[in-house]
Amino acid sequence: MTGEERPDSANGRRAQLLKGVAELALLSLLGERPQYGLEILERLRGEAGVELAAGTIYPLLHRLERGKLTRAEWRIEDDGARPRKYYALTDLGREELASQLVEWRRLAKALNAFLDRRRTK
Amino acid sequence: MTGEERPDSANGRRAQLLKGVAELALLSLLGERPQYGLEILERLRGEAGVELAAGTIYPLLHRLERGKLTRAEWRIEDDGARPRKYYALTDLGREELASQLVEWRRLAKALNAFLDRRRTK
DNA sequence: ATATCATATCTTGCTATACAAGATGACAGG
DNA sequence: CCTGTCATCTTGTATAGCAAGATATGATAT
Repeated sequence: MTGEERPDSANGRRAQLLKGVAELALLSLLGERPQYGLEILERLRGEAGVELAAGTIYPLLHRLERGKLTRAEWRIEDDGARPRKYYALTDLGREELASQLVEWRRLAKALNAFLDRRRTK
Repeated sequence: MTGEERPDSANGRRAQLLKGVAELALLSLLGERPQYGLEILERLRGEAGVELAAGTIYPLLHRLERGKLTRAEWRIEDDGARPRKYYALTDLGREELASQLVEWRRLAKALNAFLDRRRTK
C-alpha cells in the first residue's frame, strides 16, 4: 500500500457502483432463458452495461444456487462444443427478481429525482 | 451463523444496492452547501431514499476528507446548539461529483433499458 | 500421438464499504 | 448532579466485487 489511495480511481468506483446491481441484472437475464457462465458475462457487458470479471460471475452463480434462486445442469449442445453448465431461474428466483426490480426502481427513481433537483438549482 | 443464509433477506440486499450510491448521493448533497453528519443522514434518507446507518456516514466522511474531496471545520451556530462538524466540497470533490454523475447516469440508463426490454418480451 | 490453443469453470487471496453496537463527549432541564 | 438527547467516532463482522491463476475439455495443427 502506497499510503494515500484516493477513493476515486475509476476501476475502484465502477466496482462499487456495481454492487447489488450485478445480481439483479443476472436474474433478469436468466428470466429470459437458461444460460451458461461466459454467455452471461458477455451479454451483461454488451446489453446491460454491467462489466463483471470472470472471477465474479462464478461465485455469484454458486451463491444463487445455494439460495435456490437458480438451478444448474450440464448440457451438451449440438454445436460440437464441450459441455457447459446452464443456469435457470427457479420459481423462488422469479419472486426474488420481482422484488429486486421493485427495490431497484424505487432507488433509481428517488436518487435520480434527488440528483436532478440539485443540478438545476 | 445458522448455516444456510439465503442471499435475499431484505436488509442484506438493500445494503448491497446502496454500495457505491451512498458516496454519490452524499457528494451531491454537499454540493448544495456544507452540512454536518446527522443532518446529512436525515436528508439522504428523506430526500434521496438512501438509508445509511450512523456507523456508515462517519467513516465515509473521513474517507472523503482523506481523499481531499471534502474539507471539514467545527462551527458554532447561533441556535445555541453545541459545535458541529461541517463538511464542505472541495474543487476536487466537485470534479469527482461530476464524474460519478456521468457514471451513474450511464449505468442507470443502460440497466433500465435492459430491464425494460426483458419485461415486455 | 501430442502439443497447443481457445473455451469454460472454479478457487484463492485481497480490498472496499456497509452494518450493528457501543464508546465518548457536550449541553440542557429537572 | 443526574439523565436524556444530540452528535461524533470506533470496533468488529459480513458481503461482494476484483485479479490472477488452476484445472479441464475439446478442436486444430504438427
